Amino acid sequence: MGGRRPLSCPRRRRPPQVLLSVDVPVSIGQAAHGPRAQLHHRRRAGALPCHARLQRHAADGLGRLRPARRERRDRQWRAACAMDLRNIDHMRAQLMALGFAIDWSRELATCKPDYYRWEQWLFTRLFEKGVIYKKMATVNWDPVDQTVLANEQVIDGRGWRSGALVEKRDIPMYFFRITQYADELLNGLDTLPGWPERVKTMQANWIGRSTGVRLAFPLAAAGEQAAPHASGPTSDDLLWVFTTRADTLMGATFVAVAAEHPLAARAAANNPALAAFIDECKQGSVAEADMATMEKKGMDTGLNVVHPLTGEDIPVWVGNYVLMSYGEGAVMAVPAHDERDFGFARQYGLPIRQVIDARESSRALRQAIADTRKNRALSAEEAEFSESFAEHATEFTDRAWQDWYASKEGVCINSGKYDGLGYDAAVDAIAADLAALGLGEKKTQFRLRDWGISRQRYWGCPIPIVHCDSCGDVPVPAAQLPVVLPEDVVPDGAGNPLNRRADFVDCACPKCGGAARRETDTMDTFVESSWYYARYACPDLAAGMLDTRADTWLPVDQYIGGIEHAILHLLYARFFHKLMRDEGLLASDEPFTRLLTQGMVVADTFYREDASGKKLWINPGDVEVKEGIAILKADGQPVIVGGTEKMSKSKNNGVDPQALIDRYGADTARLFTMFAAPPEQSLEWSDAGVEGAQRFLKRLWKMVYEHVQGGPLPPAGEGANTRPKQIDDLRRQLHQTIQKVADDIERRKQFNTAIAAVMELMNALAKQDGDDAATRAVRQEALEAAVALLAPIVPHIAETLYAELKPGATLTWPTVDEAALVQDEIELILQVNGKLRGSVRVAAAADKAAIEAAALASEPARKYLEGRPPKKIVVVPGRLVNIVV
RNA sequence: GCCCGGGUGGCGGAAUCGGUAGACGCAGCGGAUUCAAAAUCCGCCGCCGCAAGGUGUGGGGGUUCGAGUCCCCCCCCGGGCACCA
Repeated sequence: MGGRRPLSCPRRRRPPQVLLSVDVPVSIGQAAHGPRAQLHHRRRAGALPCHARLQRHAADGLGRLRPARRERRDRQWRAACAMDLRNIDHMRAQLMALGFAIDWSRELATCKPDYYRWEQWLFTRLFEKGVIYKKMATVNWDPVDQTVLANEQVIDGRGWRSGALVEKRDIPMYFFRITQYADELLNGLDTLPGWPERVKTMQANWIGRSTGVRLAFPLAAAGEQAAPHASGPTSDDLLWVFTTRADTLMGATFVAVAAEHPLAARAAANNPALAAFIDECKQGSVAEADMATMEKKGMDTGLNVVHPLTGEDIPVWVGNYVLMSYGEGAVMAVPAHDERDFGFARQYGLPIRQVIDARESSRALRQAIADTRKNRALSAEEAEFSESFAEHATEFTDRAWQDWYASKEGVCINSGKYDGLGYDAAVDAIAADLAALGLGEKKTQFRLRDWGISRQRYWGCPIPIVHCDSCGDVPVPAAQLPVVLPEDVVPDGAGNPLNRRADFVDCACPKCGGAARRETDTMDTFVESSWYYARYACPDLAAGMLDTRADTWLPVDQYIGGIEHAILHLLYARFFHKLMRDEGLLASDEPFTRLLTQGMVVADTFYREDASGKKLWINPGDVEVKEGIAILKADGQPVIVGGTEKMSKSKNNGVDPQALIDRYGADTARLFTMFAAPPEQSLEWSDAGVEGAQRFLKRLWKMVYEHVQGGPLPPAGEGANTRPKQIDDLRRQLHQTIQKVADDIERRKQFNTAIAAVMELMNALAKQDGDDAATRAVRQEALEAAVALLAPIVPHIAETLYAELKPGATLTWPTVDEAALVQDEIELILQVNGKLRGSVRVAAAADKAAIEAAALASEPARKYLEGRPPKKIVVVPGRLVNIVV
């Protein structure tokens, strides 16, 4: 777009760049309205030009535009990519109108084969290296529609369209071995000071590194178990668990396994009731949130295992709260010291054995108990539980117990030879004893699981694998890439339509040349968005994924994206960066040096109900609200007001900034959105206030023109010695403003306060109406600075006004004049007993004694002290003085 | 359920390191200008109170000379929870 000059250009090997994660919004199903940009994208974009000379534009076609949701039965998938590209066109036009300095030559669309072929190429390399592998994984299966459902499509355990009870089903899928990079992904967070703490915390918790003990419970020989393994003890006769609390092993009173655990299946073979229970557990969604909130249920398998240290028989239960995908799919249950185990044991009457003495535990625990007691009565369960351990004279509460559990304090009791040992000593001793028996070892465990990328819903990058009966799974050779996704597919709502495309499926095996079948699963669209930032370095490269330009540009200085991506997208992008590094494609370790996570934009929702009670969502742009009643502009009839929600196409509450731009211009629209709220917060969208932004720009415009009309300025420096005090005050405020705006924008990335500071400066300037030489000189200085400070936010108007103020000059960022900041007298707040009672003026250089004297002598102090002697005087330099009596 | 945020006037928000709560803007009220309106300009504007003053940052407790900010308990809202992306 050109025309904009850099504000400043520090010498660097390359200009800093900002990468804006622009999701092209979906307009499918909104044909009547045309494509509608979602406002938060523009808001995100608005934060950019202050840092950026070059911006890159992402058009993530496969990501946002997968028409797999509610619209799919109404629309053909034909030309889906063409539609993506139309949406991208609309978005591009809008971003251009807003005046961002975006380098459009780098634009790319991830739905195009020339992009995704390199993703396929990398896939084949990683597959050969073993970084990608195939295994069975559990998905949501809709038995009526015969299709895999996304978690989002499972509502209360039923398929969203068919209403059928969803089943868990195991299918083969391809996985990225992200767990191999778990340590590096975790440790790498410490090398990212430019990332928000909360995002790093979330990622660290997600990766969830924990050290503990992996140990085995041998199956008990007795009982009615089928014992199909007649050939003596094998690994099948050991039940492995992982625990971070091996010190509580002596308190394990049962073991719980997941419904999918092989042992559960073995026990169910001749136990119909158990088989039925396992079937029940296999119903419902695979989502962790559902697993964690459902009612805890279990059933005794009838099998026993032997406690590895005591030799005691303990029962094995199937628990619906045990996750097959985490750890060993089995847990040792220590009800005395684990909340879930405790609840489970109480429900089924299983024994509870305390093995940690809380009397020896921390003061924090005692404090927690006391605090709980003080603030609320103990629940019946808590009270009962604490009584059941009365013999140890210790009160337990859910909370106290949880704190203590996590803090790993206290010593072992009722644990034989381990009695009296603290956490570390007990774990060491128990791990050593288990190791001697060959039944356990210390182990580091991650919560992070490998990344399954197979999808069965057609719209995505094809997985470049050919299945051959004689050669197995064969990666497609580089020369045969890309495997192009057919776009003329008509869906019928059941399964993956690619399966029925002979022209796609049938192919020759790249190895033996025999007849083979192409993989019809496509990749998770997160894959596309995991490396697009790198492709911007060389979007035109036809001969490879990346070339040496990648290291010229990467890592990205500043990445901007929504907070909803804090974990998955950002973790996958970091992972992909390391994969590309290890392929020799680039040299850096991390993709994004600084990260700004945007809050979301929310807006009001409106709807009407049709005869069948179905809600028809109406766009806020078509609704007028008068005196609390919302009416549809088209027919003047009322509509129902829904809640305020995240902008989404399903609720049709996306706000198109185009109307705002058309009416007020791009500068006003930008100023308004930047002023509304800091970027990290979510923003409730409302047009109210946009006139204020325009009013301010008009004032600025008028002030500049009135000043310029006053004719040329007197020579610089004239009147400098005779400046009245208020002119000095104005200059001080001016330079304080320059300082603040720079800090707000560069360090705090907070634009609303930067704008407010310039507004304050303009308010002060407007009050200074003299036209003497000194006043005019300061006015010139202040207007120049104000215009330059606003240039990142309102580039068009700033450019014009600067040309008026300084014809022919290049807009330059103002510098702070330290001398102007100096004050000889300052005002301190005066408090008496911590309450505001007035203020006192002292010399800026005054020492503590002088300040105390001035404070005591002041009128308000005398009034409030009433002759009482001060007990203490607190002086905070430059701030306040507090007299305590 | 678990992890991460958040809760401040009628509204959006400010208060950056524990130091004047409510900057800046919107809305509202009063005034100037105008034949009138719009626009513009000036002033007022948390709540209670005539005032002095009191009170106030989701609720309760605590630490401190001083708490929106730190600690404990509770409530509510949002994001994420691996197939929405």
